[in-house]
Amino acid sequence: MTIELRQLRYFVTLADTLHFGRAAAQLHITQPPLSRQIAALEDTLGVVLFARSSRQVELTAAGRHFHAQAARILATLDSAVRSTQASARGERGVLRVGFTMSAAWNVLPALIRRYGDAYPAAEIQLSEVVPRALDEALLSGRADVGIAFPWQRPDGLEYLRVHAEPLCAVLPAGHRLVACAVVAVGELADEPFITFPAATAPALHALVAGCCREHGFEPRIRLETHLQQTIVNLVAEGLGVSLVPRSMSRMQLPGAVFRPISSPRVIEQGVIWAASNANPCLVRFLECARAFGAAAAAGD
Amino acid sequence: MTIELRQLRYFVTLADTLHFGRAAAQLHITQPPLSRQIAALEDTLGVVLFARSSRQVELTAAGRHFHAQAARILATLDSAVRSTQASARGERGVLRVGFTMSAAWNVLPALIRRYGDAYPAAEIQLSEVVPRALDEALLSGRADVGIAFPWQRPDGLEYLRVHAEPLCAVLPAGHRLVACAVVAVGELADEPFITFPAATAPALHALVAGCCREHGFEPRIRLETHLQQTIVNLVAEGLGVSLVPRSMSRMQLPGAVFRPISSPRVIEQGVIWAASNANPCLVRFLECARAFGAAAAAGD
DNA sequence: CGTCATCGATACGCCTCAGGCATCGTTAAC
DNA sequence: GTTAACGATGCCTGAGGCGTATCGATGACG
Repeated sequence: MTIELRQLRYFVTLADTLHFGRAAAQLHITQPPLSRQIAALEDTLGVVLFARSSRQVELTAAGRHFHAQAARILATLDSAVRSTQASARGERGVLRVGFTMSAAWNVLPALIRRYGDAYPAAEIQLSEVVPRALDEALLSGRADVGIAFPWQRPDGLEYLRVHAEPLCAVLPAGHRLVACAVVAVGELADEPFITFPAATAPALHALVAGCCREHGFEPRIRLETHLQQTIVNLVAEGLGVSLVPRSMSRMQLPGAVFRPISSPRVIEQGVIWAASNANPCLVRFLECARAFGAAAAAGD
Repeated sequence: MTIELRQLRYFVTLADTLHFGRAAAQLHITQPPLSRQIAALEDTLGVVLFARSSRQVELTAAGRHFHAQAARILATLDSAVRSTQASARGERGVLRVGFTMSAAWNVLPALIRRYGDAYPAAEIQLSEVVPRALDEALLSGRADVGIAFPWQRPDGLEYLRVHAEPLCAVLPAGHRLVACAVVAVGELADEPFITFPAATAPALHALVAGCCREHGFEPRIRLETHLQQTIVNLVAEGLGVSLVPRSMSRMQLPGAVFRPISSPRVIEQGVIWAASNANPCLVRFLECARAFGAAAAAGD
């Protein structure tokens, strides 16, 4: 004979009321099956849990001990059910977010904060990945969602635009073009460029290069670095010029001046995920991302 | 529909093997009922726990969460069963021991240590009581067992002798009777006595008085104190003489000399308990007490 | 002191449901 | 294209849980 939860539920109710009739009523059964189930439980345990007379029912010492344990087990099961349901709704669990360093500057902190506030029981695991590793991490299930620039997406990955902003020029403080309120990109043809490496940030690299080509020149690349902040630092040191997302202008760095450019290209960032990913947290996160993208578009 | 332990057991086994056929074999059932029980569990929870294809079974995120909880619940139940059985055997639980100060000098520490070593999972609650309160505490169930001198026992209390020892005389160092190897009790007729108060230690008081009367005199009581150690202290100060249990001579107090007495009365101590007491720890304790008494008698 | 009411245990019949057998549908391997 | 593996489903049987009726013991009350 094995113990069943029914017996624990009956036992706890009886231990609480110490009256077979009332306990049975509380359990919405009649008294005889309660008597039998309690007897069966005692038989299985090999322990007398209640001292019964025809006038009074009380717990034995072992019964008191088992009562505490059984009540705890039932409470644990109840909370397990609730938390499992929450887990299935994606309100609890683990969401592994892969982000590329170049894409993390704007979107990541705000989006993660929004999601974390909405689902405090969800655990967020952030890890930096290089862009070309992101696809593989998502498809293999090592990450649930990525934050990146749009790129040649392999089959099975979905993309949702979350943020967009124009490129702008960043110049050393003493540069001749600082005088212009709007910089014509063609004016930068002979300037040494500081850009993102094509290997680790292909989208951004291609965007900058494409912007230059559109204006009739191939950018002369002097330095490459994959950290956007470093690009601005190097420009401030007078080592060259660059085209960077406008939000970088929030860096108030003496020696670096930001200027809008003529016919600016727009750089876009979004979240990317595997269509086959069944992590329920992902659904909730994408809801956040959608709302975040809508709010950002409205605020633009 | 309510969750049953069978479903948890099946679920955990399946989550461990991730194979319906093998899990069913491990559970000594066939595969169809396992499929149905798992489906019923998922239905009750409203949560898909396994991602099944016809080639592969794996846990969902919610399933992993529930697996940890369910395994913990089953383990908790298992340990609850074991500890409840131990509790019923009296190997675990609470034993409330009431002792009288005058009786505690010899028997209590050794007996408690023996019991505590034998049943380390049992909790021992010691409390001092005055002798006349002991009976009531035992009968009302506020204490499980007492250690005391035998006395007029009311109905419903049982007694088991555990220890016995003769009275001996304790004298101030300079006393004329110190020269005698054995003191004749009659010689103490004119000495001032230091005794136990009749109110709190009636048995001991009566024994000493009876011993004196047997030798033809009523003891002249100068001081009363309920602590045996204090009696010896006062004797050492030269305030009088006394008759005390022989084991008190282990007190090596300068100024107090112990001497055997002629035709000594034996003072007896034992354990006392309510026959109606169903605390299983009591049974184990009484076994210890019986063995302790036998060992003491053999060592005598 | 006899009667009655209360309360848990027991007897018996019904019916639900868990388990076994047979089979289906899908998928991957060869 | 065939086959084998595997989980799902349909159907049947039997164990067992529940309800009704009743018993036996024990206080309460007149």
